Amino acid sequence: MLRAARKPRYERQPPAQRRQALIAATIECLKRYGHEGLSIRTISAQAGVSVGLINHHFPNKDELVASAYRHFNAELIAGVQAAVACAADTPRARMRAFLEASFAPPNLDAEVLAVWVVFWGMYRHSRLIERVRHETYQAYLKLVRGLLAGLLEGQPARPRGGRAAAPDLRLAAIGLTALLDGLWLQWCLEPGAFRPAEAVALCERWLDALWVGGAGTLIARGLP
Amino acid sequence: MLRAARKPRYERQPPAQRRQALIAATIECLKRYGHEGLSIRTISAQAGVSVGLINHHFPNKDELVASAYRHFNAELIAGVQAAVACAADTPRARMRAFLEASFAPPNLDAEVLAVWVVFWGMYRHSRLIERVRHETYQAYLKLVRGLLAGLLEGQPARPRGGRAAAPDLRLAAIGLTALLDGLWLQWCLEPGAFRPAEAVALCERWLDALWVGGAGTLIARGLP
DNA sequence: GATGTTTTTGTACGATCGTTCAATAAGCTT
DNA sequence: AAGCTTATTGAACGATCGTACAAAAACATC
Repeated sequence: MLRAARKPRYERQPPAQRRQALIAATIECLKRYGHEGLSIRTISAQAGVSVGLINHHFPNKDELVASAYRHFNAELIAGVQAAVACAADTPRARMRAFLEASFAPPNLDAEVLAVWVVFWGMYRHSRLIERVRHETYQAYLKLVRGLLAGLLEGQPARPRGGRAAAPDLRLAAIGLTALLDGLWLQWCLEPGAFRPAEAVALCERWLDALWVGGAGTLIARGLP
Repeated sequence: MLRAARKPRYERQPPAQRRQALIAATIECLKRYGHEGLSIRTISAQAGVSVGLINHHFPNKDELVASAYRHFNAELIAGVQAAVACAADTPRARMRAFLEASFAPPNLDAEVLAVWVVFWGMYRHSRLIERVRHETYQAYLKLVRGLLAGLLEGQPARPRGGRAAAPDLRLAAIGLTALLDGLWLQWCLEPGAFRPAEAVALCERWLDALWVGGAGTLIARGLP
């Protein structure tokens, strides 16, 4: 028997690292194949492991997907937060950096939309996914609110136009995220319709308009 | 042999009617079960027919889904268009009717979102679905543009603020649909975050702001 | 009532799904 | 080098998927 240097058939890896690799494979499959890529066999093939391994590191498919959801969101959020941190330390510059990061890769990508769509499609039928969706949404809203709050504080009440009501932070955040998400969604579905810079400009115009009779006056006007 | 009045085991129906029933069953299944409801067996059970019948009226599943997509979109569009037609014949009133119909049932419904999400999840992997998506999107954009155009014509150039640029119709339509879709999506995912009336008000404020340094000036400002 | 057309049924097929589990082997400890 | 732990494999299971197709039956026509 030759003592040839047999190369091992596979490499054992520490659980944390393997889990991370499986999560990455899950996201990659979602990007490429959408909902159809969300199968144990497709994912394990992408990760280069056998079908049985996934259930050794995750109790079931739902938990794997939920982990992928969390990781995917965390990475995107971290990306825009890094962009914000690099910006000049004025509320305006920070907001602009946030907007520009939102309308640039890796965020602005049809493949990213494909991933989100699959996650959205699951939230009503899996309590675990719904919880993750809620958590990530709150984190996102908090980020937007923080940027908006900075803008609101920095801007003093306008001396000119009489009693210009200060914009309502809650409604302003809702409107900005809506405009942001709507533009992002629209661009991913129909990339030719407008340029990312136009989306940023639309958002900034919307922010400017906050003080010209701010969104806060909505409430005071007496809604039903 | 008794000549008892045997009731027939099933009723034959004209193809057009049966097709319609199958489409309705498809949409109902999507509302209830999301992506998992999109199976031949689930749909045929919902419609009260056998599994084989679907392939007698539709060449394959994709065609059934595409037909359901078209029907679903046509019904929603028709709903808001009817609301617009009932409004007073001023651009402002028509736009308001459109917004209010957009933020009210049957449009504003988490089940409706569930249906859309499934359709969105398929557009990248089925050319047929992608075509339907593109068609329906164009129809929607045309509707929004028509309402916006009416608003733009009616409003003369503002005499006060110097050379107030007329808003750019293309960008305005993009922004309005984005704000609309974004708010709609946000409400469906988190119904407690704000009231439909607040969404309508946010859209109207956005429209007002068009003339206070309109979106058209974006281009003139020299974007990259 | 017999005949013909075509809607409808229900079984069958091959493929794929998520999960289980006994067997295997990699790599650290002794 | 032997032993131990456990990451990893891969076959197997039952369920469900979309589609095909021959048989059945409803209904119009003669």
